[in-house]
Amino acid sequence: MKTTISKMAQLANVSEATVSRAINNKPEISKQTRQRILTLARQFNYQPNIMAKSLRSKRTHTIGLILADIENPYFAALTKAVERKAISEGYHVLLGIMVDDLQQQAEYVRLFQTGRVDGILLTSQKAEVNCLSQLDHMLDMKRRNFPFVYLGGVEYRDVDYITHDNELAAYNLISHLIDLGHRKIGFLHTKYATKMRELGYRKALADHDIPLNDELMVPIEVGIAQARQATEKLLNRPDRPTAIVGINDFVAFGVLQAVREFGLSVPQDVAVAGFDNIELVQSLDIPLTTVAISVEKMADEAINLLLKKIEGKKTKVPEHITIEPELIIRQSTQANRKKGDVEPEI
Amino acid sequence: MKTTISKMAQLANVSEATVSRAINNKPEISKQTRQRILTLARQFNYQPNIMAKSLRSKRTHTIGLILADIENPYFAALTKAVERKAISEGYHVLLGIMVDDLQQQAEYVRLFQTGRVDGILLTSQKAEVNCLSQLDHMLDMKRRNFPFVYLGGVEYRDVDYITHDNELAAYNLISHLIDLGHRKIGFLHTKYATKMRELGYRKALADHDIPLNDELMVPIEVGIAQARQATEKLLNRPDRPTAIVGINDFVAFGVLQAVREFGLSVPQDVAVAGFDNIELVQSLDIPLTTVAISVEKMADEAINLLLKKIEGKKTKVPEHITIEPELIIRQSTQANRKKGDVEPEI
DNA sequence: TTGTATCCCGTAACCGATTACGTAAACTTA
DNA sequence: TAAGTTTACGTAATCGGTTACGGGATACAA
Repeated sequence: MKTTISKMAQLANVSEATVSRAINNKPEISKQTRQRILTLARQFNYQPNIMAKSLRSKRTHTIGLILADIENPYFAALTKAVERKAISEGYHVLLGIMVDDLQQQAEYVRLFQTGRVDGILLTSQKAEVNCLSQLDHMLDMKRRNFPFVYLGGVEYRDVDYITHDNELAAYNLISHLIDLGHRKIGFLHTKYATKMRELGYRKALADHDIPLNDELMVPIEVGIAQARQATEKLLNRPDRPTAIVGINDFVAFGVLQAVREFGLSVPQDVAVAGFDNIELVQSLDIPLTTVAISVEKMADEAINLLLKKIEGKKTKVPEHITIEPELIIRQSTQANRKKGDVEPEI
Repeated sequence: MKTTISKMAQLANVSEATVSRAINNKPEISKQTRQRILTLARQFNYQPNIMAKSLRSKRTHTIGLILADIENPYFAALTKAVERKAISEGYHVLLGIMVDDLQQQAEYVRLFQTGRVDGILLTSQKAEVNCLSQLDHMLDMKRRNFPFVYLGGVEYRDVDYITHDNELAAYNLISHLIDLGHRKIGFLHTKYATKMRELGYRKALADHDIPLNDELMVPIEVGIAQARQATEKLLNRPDRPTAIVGINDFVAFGVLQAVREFGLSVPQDVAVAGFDNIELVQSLDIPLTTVAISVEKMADEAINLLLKKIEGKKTKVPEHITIEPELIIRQSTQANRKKGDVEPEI
């Protein structure tokens, strides 16, 4: 038989209210009584029933995390960071993983709103394909005043979101390559998402007076195999690029492989870089240059903002927080001079 | 104002009990009344409060998933499979991610048992380092009759678990290599975990009358860099192995890199293989031979068993379910004959 | 001495559902 | 037609907590 508050009350010879006060650190109780009750609680392993607690107090101390794709290491890392931060704030994480489409996202939003969670963290990836539908759920939550924060690459003016400066990230990365002397820079990107990274690419070229060559910007499906294929095509061009950037580290990894299969060396013949700084690319024989965005910072900001909304301190205007990107230069763009590698030709 | 059951009762001009009967498909209600209530429910977007429901019925329809390391792609895939299966059975997944030690696992077990979840799925990895402590939590849950299932590589006789036949997996993989003519097979493994794979390695050699060479079994920390280092040492031996197996695909990936850095080719000079069949290794320029264990099957079996226990149909004796491994032969051990590659010397 | 503020605690309503039990009406059966 | 059964629904208890409210005891000020 589980120890309930009424049994505790009996044991301590006080009312249930007093037990509640002792457990929850309320001030209206004497030191001695609290100590006595806490000791008994430990002794009888009393754990207040969360459901009863939530029912009355209307707080579940749980947040919902809706993910697009947990098998993407970036999201896995984000999930971990979110869970850590949540626990440290006394919250739990209820998981929702979308597999196919946005229909599911709507379903999760509905399921989570039945008193199961205090707020929702929405992560998106494929969503941009059909952003109106996604925006719908969010506006719906906004209408019923349900706390949520969007974590994503696309900025929706009307809702609170945390994002990283994708444009600046790309700008910095491309500028780095230009500084190294590259003029023909391939860019494997996705058609719908990550528009901001594309903007950064364009802006960096423009700022350095390099004419844009549309054919170096190749839209692909995200994937190592697709990246390899696209890279091969790029390398077969007469004006072969001297640098190729993937829209994320996986794509960049595919590029890296393809370049070497082609018989060229990295970074001497072709520099390679990506985005996200997933663990894998640090451990490659040629570590990848990439742009990191701290998932810890994102998780921190996201949960801070969400808790602020949950606790009712919601700002009138949607809050938009941007995490600064961090360019991480590794061997795949800049050969290690100690080993006496050749400087990239200018 | 949210629609509650009492408001619904008012609207439909019936008692709350009748509303409950309509919503939950109970038989003691006439067809017409049910229809009328369901229509109203849709109209007023009535969503029963989960907390109230759980408080009374003592079922949260949530399971807790305690993970060792979500950044490992294998566990990410497992998490996804578990979530999918849970949703399809009408359950949600509450996430717990351990970072450091088993202290946290105990903490999660405690937190989750306060009426938050109906049962727990325990996944483990580093646990084997200190299995007694982990076993402690499990025996504790067993004592208080709390439903849980262990998903892991180590078999604990006393608790229900789902595992894959690690010994057979290794046995099949090593046998495959032996069949290809390999006699000197390196094995990069971890000191504590995956004893079963080590057993499979030994057994396969013994069954083929190949003497065991201790020096080919190298204990390492799991990681790409560590794998590269260990591989280099193996390749520098006078009796260089003709095949090297990593304890998981990440390690195998490190091996693959190191072998090629060393100037040898895969699989002609050195065959390489791993375990887990993570997505990455399928997309390499030289796809890796590996042993897959279906995370979907694991998730299915685990949740089926867990739900059986939750629903009280618990078997007297601990149930042990083993998922069969599947050897996936790819180019890293067997060169594609179409391309006219050389057969490995026998 | 009396009034009042403070401290500590108990009483009971309440959160929103489920469910055991009771019962009137309709329907069977002898 | 009387008695028993079934059907459909209402009443009220209940799950295990939180919290608004009230009141007794003590301390302190007037």
